[in-house]
Amino acid sequence: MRYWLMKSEPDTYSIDDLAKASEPAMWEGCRNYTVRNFFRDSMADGDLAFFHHSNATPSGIVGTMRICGDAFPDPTQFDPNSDYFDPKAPADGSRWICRNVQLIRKFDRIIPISEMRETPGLEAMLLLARGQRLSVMPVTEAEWNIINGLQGL
DNA sequence: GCCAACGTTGGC
DNA sequence: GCCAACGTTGGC
Repeated sequence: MRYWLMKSEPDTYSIDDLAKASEPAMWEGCRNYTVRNFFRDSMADGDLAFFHHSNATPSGIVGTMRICGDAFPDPTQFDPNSDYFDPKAPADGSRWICRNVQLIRKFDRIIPISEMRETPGLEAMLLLARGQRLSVMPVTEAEWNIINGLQGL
């Protein structure tokens, strides 16, 4: 069992959008090779993930999700009408991968980045590292537990 | 809206 | 396969 953090800009896709979506929902549009490799090689059915709102006021963690099923080719890479269309994507779909997710719950409140920075035990969080831009990244079990604890405060 | 930091692209 | 230029991310 692994833990993850997955970013989305709420103007594009928020946790409320996920709550309204039919499940499982596709986490589509990742166009970064490190994230592709995480999706393909490291994530597993049943892994847990934080939903993080980026480019928000404030930015922070807003809930939890479960990864459902296996990795599969991201269909938006083949859709000329999609923002995520990739004209150079090989037909076998191996270039861009996505995952299905299911909302576990929306937190009662957002956990802002500023609060995570001040929380003992979260000093090494990848999310808080300078220049860190991955939209999907691993979280340790300890970090997972600390943040779930903050949520109830 | 700024801009630092990083990822990607493509010429060579 | 180097690396400069460019594009993007995302906190602030």
